[in-house]
Amino acid sequence: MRVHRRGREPSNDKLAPKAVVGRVSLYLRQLEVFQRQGQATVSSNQLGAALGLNDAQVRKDLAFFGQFGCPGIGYRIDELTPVLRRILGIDRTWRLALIGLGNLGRALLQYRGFRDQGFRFVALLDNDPRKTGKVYDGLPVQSIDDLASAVVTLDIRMALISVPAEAAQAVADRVVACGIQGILNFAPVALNLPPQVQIVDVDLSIHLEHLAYKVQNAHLSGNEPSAEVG
Amino acid sequence: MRVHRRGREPSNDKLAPKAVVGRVSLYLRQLEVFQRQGQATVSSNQLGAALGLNDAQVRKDLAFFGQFGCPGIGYRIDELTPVLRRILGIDRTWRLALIGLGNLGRALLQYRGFRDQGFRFVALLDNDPRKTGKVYDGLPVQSIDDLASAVVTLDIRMALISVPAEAAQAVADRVVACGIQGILNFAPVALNLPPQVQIVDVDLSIHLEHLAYKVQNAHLSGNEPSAEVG
DNA sequence: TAGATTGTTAATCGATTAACAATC
DNA sequence: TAGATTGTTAATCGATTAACAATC
Repeated sequence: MRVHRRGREPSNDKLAPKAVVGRVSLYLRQLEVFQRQGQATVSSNQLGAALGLNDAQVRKDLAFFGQFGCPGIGYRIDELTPVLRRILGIDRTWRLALIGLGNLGRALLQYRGFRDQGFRFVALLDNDPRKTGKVYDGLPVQSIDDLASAVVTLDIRMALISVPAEAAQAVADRVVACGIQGILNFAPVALNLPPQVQIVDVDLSIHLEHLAYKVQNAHLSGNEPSAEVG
Repeated sequence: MRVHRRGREPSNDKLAPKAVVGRVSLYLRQLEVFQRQGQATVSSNQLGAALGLNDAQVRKDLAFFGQFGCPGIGYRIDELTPVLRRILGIDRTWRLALIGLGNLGRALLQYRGFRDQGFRFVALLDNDPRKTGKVYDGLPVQSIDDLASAVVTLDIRMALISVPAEAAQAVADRVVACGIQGILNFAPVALNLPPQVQIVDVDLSIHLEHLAYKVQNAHLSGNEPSAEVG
């Protein structure tokens, strides 16, 4: 008599909070760890413990997107994994442009974590004439002037920007003009973009500065550094 | 009659929230932009606008650490800049170990943003025998077995970990055993550490996944992608 | 002085956690 | 059935924003 209930999506009418989406990525990764260990199901308590999170938070995060668990059992890993991939939008291949082939850019090009999640770089762009024409990972570096045609030809929807801070806004303007929908920005500058273009900033210095802050103030965190080391 | 008041530090008895510390880094960076433009003072409104933040939030963040502004005037840039640097703990040089010299590790070694903020790599470590002995940026790559002595000799307090996920926990254990106080972790895995060791995780895949989520769900964000492009 | 802007309190908003009936 | 664990409501906690007296 009961209608098939699992997988209902109660809340697909609003964007999940940033924090929730970040944790969904963590859940997905941890789920794969449990799966490799041969587990078939996982409880919110177990998943949370592995990531240092509260069990209620795990359930609430997942409940934002639908009902995926079984009371008394937990979550079936082989069911939940593809659901989370679909939620994040990584149940398919994303074709990316990489703009800026300095040290960081080339490292991003090779970064295994991107490839494993279905992200593919299909165009490399750099305005330094010493770089254009070079081939990295089988792809030629093109001038940024070629961006517009690459976007159309190669069906590119997102771009990674790893150019110096001074160049980033100008590059972003061109990216926007090409109709690219999302930017992952590694330049340490606040980019000005129209609201329809999505942006995520990754600022490496901020993270290291935060670490310096925490180390310097470790005595305030209730975690006394051991008085005697060694 | 009034006691010198500016620079009082009302709240140096608890750790600032993560979000506040992150914004302090942004303020510092933006302050330097304004300074280069020749400005002497900046208001919370101006600073916030440049970063997409509310003016009250700017004032409240700064007030967490003390009273640094002048009513009617704003904040004097040349006074506030060193204060923020001291708050973040970057008013001095930090000596770092870099563990893992793959593509990402080598990019981090060269990353200008770290150098500019007074971070210095003084030891490079990698367990791949094809890498040990090589010299990057004037520093020889050593075996991880040499970590303990390097930490003591070179006065290293923080380490960047850019090794594959599978190796990260073992590396972290050795780092902890050496008495290092903080870890910037680029491996996509939740590390298990004693509470006195500070950690900041940087997970590049999570950021790109978040961007994919936002692009896929742009229609929910109230920022309709333009119906017609071109 | 009048205008601008701070620091801070109170109000609002959002996120996390606790608790528990429903249910496998 | 008894035990485990979900989804969800209510309670708590924390962060953001509004408002304004103090003051440069």
